[in-house]
Amino acid sequence: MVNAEKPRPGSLPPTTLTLPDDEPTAVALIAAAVEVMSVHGYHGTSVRDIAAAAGTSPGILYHHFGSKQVLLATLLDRGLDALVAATELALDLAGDDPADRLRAIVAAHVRMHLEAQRESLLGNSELRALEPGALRVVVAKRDVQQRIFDRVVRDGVRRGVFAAPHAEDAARFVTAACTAVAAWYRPGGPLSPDEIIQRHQEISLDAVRYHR
Amino acid sequence: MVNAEKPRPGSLPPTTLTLPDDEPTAVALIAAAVEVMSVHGYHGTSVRDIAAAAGTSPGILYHHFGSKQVLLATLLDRGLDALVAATELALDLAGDDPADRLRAIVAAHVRMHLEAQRESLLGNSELRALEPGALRVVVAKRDVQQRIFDRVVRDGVRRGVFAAPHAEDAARFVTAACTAVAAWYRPGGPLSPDEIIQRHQEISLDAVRYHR
DNA sequence: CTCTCGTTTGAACGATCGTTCAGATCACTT
DNA sequence: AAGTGATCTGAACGATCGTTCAAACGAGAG
Repeated sequence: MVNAEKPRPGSLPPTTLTLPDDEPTAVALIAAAVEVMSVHGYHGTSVRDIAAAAGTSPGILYHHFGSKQVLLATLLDRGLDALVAATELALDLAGDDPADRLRAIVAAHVRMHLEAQRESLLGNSELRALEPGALRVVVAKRDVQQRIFDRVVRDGVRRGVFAAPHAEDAARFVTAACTAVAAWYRPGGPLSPDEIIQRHQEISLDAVRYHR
Repeated sequence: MVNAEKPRPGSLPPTTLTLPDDEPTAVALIAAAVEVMSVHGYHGTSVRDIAAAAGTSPGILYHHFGSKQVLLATLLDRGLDALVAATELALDLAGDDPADRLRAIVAAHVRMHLEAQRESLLGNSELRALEPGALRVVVAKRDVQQRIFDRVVRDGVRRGVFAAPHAEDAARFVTAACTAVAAWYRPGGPLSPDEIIQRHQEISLDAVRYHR
């Protein structure tokens, strides 16, 4: 059973929905939920659909998660954790050059949206199905991701490497376009994931007025 | 009652779902459906919710439309017709200069997504709720809109005004970012619609490497 | 083997879903 | 006034929804 409220020292608000990896059925349920919910949406997918896709019975969902709602919240929360972690790791590995730093986070962001395409689609269309408490947590993490882009673009502008007159707007423009790859990418299309990443890096640098 | 299949001379496939404007109840149902479906999604909204928001009874939906499904299809189809029409009109009014032409279609696209925000959100998240036939029609019209952007960017590149190395990718990058305004815009925010449009015009020109 | 406890099943519950339809109501012609 | 066809209502239908729960299962401890 997943902790909806992870106990923490002090009185900090909950920041994650934990899920031990040694619960194979819970993992299978999450994978199945991603599969079917990304096609039909949260309300368009029944608990029986999820259980059938996972090869189990409907009732078991209420043993591992408290409800269908908590399953969705857990799913989205973990997905955003992974996205933010990958982006921060890419930033750590990048050097000082603002162009390299923007290339790094664009690559991480786009790659995640290509590799976890269904999860990304869910995250972009089913936030509205979250109850207020879970929504707050997920939106806060999405804002963290947006602020990473804001900071990288603003730093580049401050150091005179980017010439975008409105750093925040350019950053949002870029993240929106990079997020959208999850909506149009089809495996087997004319561009490989690496080519898609490379082109998004170039266009993103153009969007912030990088002088090469 | 809306024609799901509009009869046409010859054997052309249906291209629109007609709706006479002198049916106030049908119009009210569509407006109500946009209102509630954009918040809770297609499957998260019941026919009773729509009827209540329109101030009528549930059964009347089946008199004006054949089903909840046809109501959604009509709604999305008309919305995309309006988007494409506005974009083509803007292009007709623009002059020859590729930069002016890109500014024109960006303005039309962004303005529509700001003014018809809820309709746009529905169109971007509930295509999956459409049955195959209606989906084909709507996706075809969305492709028309995308091709307008492709053509304007490619023309600019061909005439040496834009220097984007990959016109199609830049065009998709731009449309994705401009479509996303419907997802983050909040009336009363720091930027007015006109300011948002202006900044998207500038960043879009940067993204296609316009040399000013 | 027996006991235990976490895991899993599938039937069952009340609520709500999309849809239907017989009848009421309305605007307008004859 | 009487009739007519379009519009509208609200109860009702069977299906399916999220959720619960008693019972069965399975692996490890004594």
